[in-house]
Amino acid sequence: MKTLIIVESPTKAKTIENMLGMEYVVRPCIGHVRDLPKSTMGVDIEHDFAPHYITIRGKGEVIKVLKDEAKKADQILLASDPDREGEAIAWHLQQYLRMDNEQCRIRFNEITKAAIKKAVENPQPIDMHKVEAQQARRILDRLVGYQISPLLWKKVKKGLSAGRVQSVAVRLICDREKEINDFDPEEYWIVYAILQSDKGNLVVKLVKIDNKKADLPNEEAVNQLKQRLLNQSYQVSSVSKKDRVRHPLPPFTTSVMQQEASRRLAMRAKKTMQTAQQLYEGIQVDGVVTGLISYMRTDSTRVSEEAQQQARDYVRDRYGAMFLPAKPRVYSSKKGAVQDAHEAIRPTSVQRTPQALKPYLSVPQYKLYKLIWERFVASQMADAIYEVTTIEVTAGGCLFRASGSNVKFPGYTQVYNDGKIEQDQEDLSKVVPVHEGDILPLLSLDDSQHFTQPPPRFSEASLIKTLEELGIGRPSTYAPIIDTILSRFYVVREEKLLYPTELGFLVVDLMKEYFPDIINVEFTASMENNLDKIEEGEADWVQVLREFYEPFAVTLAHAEQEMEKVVIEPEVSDQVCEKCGKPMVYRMGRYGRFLACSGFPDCRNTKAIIVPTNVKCLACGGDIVERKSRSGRIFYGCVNYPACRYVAWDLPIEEKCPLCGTQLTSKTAKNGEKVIICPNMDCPSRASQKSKTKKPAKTKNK
DNA sequence: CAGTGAGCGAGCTTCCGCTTGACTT
Repeated sequence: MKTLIIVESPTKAKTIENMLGMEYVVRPCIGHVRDLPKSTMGVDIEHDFAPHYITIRGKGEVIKVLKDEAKKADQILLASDPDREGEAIAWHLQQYLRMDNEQCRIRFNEITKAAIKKAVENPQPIDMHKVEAQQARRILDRLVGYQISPLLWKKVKKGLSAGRVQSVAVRLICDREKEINDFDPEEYWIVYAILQSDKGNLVVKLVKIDNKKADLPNEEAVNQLKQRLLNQSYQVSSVSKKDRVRHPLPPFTTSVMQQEASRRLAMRAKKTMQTAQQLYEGIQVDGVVTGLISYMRTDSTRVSEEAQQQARDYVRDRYGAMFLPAKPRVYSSKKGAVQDAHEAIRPTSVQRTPQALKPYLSVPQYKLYKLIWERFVASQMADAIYEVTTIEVTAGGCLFRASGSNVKFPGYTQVYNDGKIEQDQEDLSKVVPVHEGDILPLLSLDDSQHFTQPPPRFSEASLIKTLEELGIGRPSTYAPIIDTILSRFYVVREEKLLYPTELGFLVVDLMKEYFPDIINVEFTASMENNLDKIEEGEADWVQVLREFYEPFAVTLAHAEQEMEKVVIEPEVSDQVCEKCGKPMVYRMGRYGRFLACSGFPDCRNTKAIIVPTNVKCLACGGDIVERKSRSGRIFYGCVNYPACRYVAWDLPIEEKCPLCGTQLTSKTAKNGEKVIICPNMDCPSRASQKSKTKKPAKTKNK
């Protein structure tokens, strides 16, 4: 008797195969195996939205393996993830492999021997309601994306796209930009009183004037107030101490991991996911490949009891019982959108400390692993307790206040510092020991002018956070969404922030006018509502699609009719075509902006955009210019290329390397310091750098 | 991971979500 079990991920397949006996073969399907075709709509709208599925191009080898193993097996069990997409994957496999066993579906939420054995012994039928919900979602996205996009090609510009998720993402960025532009900064002033005490100066902030919230809109108001406050007596009206408890944060979901990796490690979402994938697939540790973290695409903070116990044991052994809460912490997911197929992101063994693994990991792997490990261990630790001291001082009908907190018990912060600790310590220094009733001499009144700030622009991380809160997108798509809106040039990234382009504004405005429902942030939530009903068997998937599509078809026809063709006038550059003398204009190509002759198609002259730098090439005296490599990375070269072949990754400075004579470059290190580097890879200064950083890491390996 | 670098481009595009490699675009 031989049983074939199909799971989604190859890593998972290996793990499970090792847990089961010889009579089981476990193979991966690597995600979906069938989908709507790429080149056509693939939905028969006239006939109840019947989908036309084909096997996904490029999946041939995977599918062949599954087919062969299926032939050899006496029983096939489908163990794709226990969520909506997973159910659909199971159904497609069942269809494709022409399986005849009704009870073919097994589900488990954690990869432990017990959970898998139990599931294997209890196969169930495929949940067709779930499959239908997925199908409705898939078809809706196809109808929207594949009908609005071509409209944009016709009316605006070829190659554009629109969709339920990406269009809302761009909208958020455009709306925020508008908010920033329309923002009216309001002036306000802050007043501090510096008081003398025998234990040092006490700085208190003005909070109330005549029992009302202090509101000082201009300098005049401040000066008036200062007149009133100068010759008053400053009396400490209260000193209170209160304990404040801070709970640890739950272990990582995908989106929170991306946010934290961005904030603390300056890692982009894509890089974070690549690195997490490496940790998940496994690293060679003493000749054995070991998966170091649980699955990295999850929306759940759930943790298996086994892992929870491990963490508790570790905390007790390593930090003592004081640091262990009486009961294990359970993190429940409040939001309805959570599909909970996977656990939270956590180390596969807390015994593998970041320090112990350091010799086996690359720098980003180590940093990310450390973040995941610490977040998880801390999530099972005791609360931190702070003592908050608040001092209130009254003078001339005004109330001043200073407060600071002191760590009484570090609890989980011993392991995971959530970034608020330093702030607390700083605040504490302001609080000097004084007593209620003390009258303190006034040293000075300080004031400072401030303006209210507009909301910040979105970063990758904050956009992902917002999308997740709105229930838009899934763990597997957060990072790719950013790529999509960047590659359409709807937005650009500068430093860490996302700025809308004119094209982004244009498309969002058109969408708002002609497809207000689709580009509404609530659209996905209402769709999810309907999908839930389909899953519960309370709604029919065809009916749900019909109710969506009938009005949508009208909207679409109206847009086809009414939308004006947008003529995008290309931006004229200050350069002149050397072939025909006409001005050059900026155009957008497959790989970004470039300069083209405005005489196109009569003159087909094009050239790359060259950004000047103000630095001279020391080899030939030409200007150093900024260019982009094929992969999009910025580098610096001499304008006289190819005659002069000087190139560097970092901005050159006008100084030569004392060792090899190559023009040096300057780079800002992570700590903000400027570092001078010789771009010549063969320069001895490079070799000494390498031996300093590389070799010790390797010798640690023994 | 570490090495990586100057084209092309202006007609056949596009959705979302599941999963890894491929070096095709």
